[in-house]
Amino acid sequence: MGACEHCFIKNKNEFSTLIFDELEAFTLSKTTLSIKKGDDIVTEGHVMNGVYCLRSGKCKMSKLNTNGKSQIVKFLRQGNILGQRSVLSEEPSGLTITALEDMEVCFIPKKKIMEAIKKNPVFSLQLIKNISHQLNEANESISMMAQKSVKERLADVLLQLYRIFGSDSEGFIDIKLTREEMANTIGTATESAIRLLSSFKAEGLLEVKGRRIKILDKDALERESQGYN
Amino acid sequence: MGACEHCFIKNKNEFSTLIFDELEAFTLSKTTLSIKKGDDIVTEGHVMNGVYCLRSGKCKMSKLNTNGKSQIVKFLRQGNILGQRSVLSEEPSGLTITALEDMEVCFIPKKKIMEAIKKNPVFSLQLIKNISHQLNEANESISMMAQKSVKERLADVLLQLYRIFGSDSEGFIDIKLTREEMANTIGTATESAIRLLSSFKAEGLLEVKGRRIKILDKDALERESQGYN
DNA sequence: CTAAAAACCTGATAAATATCAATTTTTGAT
DNA sequence: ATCAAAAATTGATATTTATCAGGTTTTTAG
Repeated sequence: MGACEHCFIKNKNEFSTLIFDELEAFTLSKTTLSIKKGDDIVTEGHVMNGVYCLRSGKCKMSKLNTNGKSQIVKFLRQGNILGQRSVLSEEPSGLTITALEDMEVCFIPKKKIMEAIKKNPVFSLQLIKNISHQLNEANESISMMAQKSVKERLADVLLQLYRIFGSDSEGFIDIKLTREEMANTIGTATESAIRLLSSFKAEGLLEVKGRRIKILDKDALERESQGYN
Repeated sequence: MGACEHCFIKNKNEFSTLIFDELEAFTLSKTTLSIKKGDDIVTEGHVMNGVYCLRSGKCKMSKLNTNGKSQIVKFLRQGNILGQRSVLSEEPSGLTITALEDMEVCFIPKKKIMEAIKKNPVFSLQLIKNISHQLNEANESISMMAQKSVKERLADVLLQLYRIFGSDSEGFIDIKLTREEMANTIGTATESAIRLLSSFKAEGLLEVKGRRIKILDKDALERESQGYN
C-alpha cells in the first residue's frame, strides 16, 4: 500500500512529529491488513509485537470480566493508534480490540517504534503526552462509573459518542452499536439500557431508529448527565 | 536535606534509571517540604511546575464531582512520584492530592525532569512504562467500577489496600481511612459502606477496630470480590 | 480534661437496578 | 426473498443501594 510519509492519516496522530526519513522507515516495514466487522485485532492477555495505525473503520476496546460480562472501555476511530500502551510498557495487552465496522489498518513493528523513540525525542515526548492524556481520561471514567447513576452514565456516553464519531448526513451519531454494547459501555443490564433509551426518547431528548440515535436536545442531555432532573 | 544520589527512595521508583550526575542536578534544585495530615499538596485544575517525590507518609488522589461528592482514584505510598502525569502532558492536574498522614516530600522542578528526559532515553522509557502501567490499572478500575456490585468493590478495595500498604505489627492493614473515604473509594453512600463492612465482620472475613481493619480470611474475601456468594 | 464537632451506626423506607420470562422485531446468511 | 438466529422490547418481580432521621461514639481543638 501507500507510503507513510504521504499518508493523510499521519497528520491526525502522534506520527505528525516524525520526520520524512523516519516515516520512510515505517513504510518499508509496515504491513496493511483488512479486518472484518466483528473480528478481534488484539486479544486480551496476548503479547504485542507492534502497533496498528487505524486507516479506516471504527473499533471498541473491551475487557472480559470474571463473571463473563464484557466492559467496553474506549472507542477508536480513524487515525488512532492501537496497542501502543502494551508495546510501550512491554506488558501483554490488557484489552481486546474488536472491529465495529470493516477496518483497514497498518501494522508497524515494535522495533521501528522503539528506534523512532531513541532517535527522535520530540516523538517520545508526543507519545508521553498522548498516554498521559489517556490516563487522565481514564481517571475521569473511573469517577463517572463510580459516582453516576446508570441514567446519568447513559446520557454521558451518548454525548461522548457524538464527540468521538460526529454525525451522519441525517444528524444521527455516526456509530451503530447494539443495545448490549451500549449496556456494556455504561455497565448495566441490556434491559435497563433499553428502558432508559426509551425514556430519553419519550422525553424528546433523542430520536431513536433502531441502532441509529440522534441527539435532539443536547443541553437537556448534558443536564441529565449531571444529575439535574 | 540529603542528596538525591544517596537517597534510599531512588531505588524504589523511576529515578533508579538516572545516573549520578543527573541525580546531583536534582539535588541542587530540589526543595524539601513537610505536609500536614489533611492538607492538599496538589489541587485539581492547577498547573504544576514540578513533581513531588514522596519520602514518607501516605496520600490519596481524588476528583471532585459536579454533585459535590469526591471520588478517590488512587492511593500513594513512600517512593511514589506525585504529579508526573500533569507535568509530562502539560495539562493542569486532573486530581487533588491530600495527605492521609503527615508527609515529607521533595519537590523537583519541571525543568530538571525535562532535561533528564532529553539527556537520558532510558529514563524516558522508564517514565513511559510507568505511565502505561498506570493506564492499564486505570482501565481495570473502570471495568471494576462499572461491573461489580458495591459489596464486590468493597472486598476488592480492601485487598488492594492490603497490597499497597501491607499490615502493621498486629496484622491490621497499614492505612487508616474514615468510613466516608472508604465509601468515596468504592463509589457508594457512607451508610452502605458501613453496613457492608459490618456484614463482612459478621461473616468472619474481617476484624474491625474503629478505623483499623484486619483481613481474617483472604480467600473468602477474594471470592466475595469475584461475586461468588 | 472537656466540650463541640465530626464520625459512626442503625432502622425504616424509597428509589434504582437486575433478573426472569415471554413476545415481537430486526438482521444476516443462503 | 425467506427463514432461522440474534436482538430488542415489555411486564412482573426481586434485589440492591440510597436517603432520611435519630441516637451513639470517637476525635479534635482549646
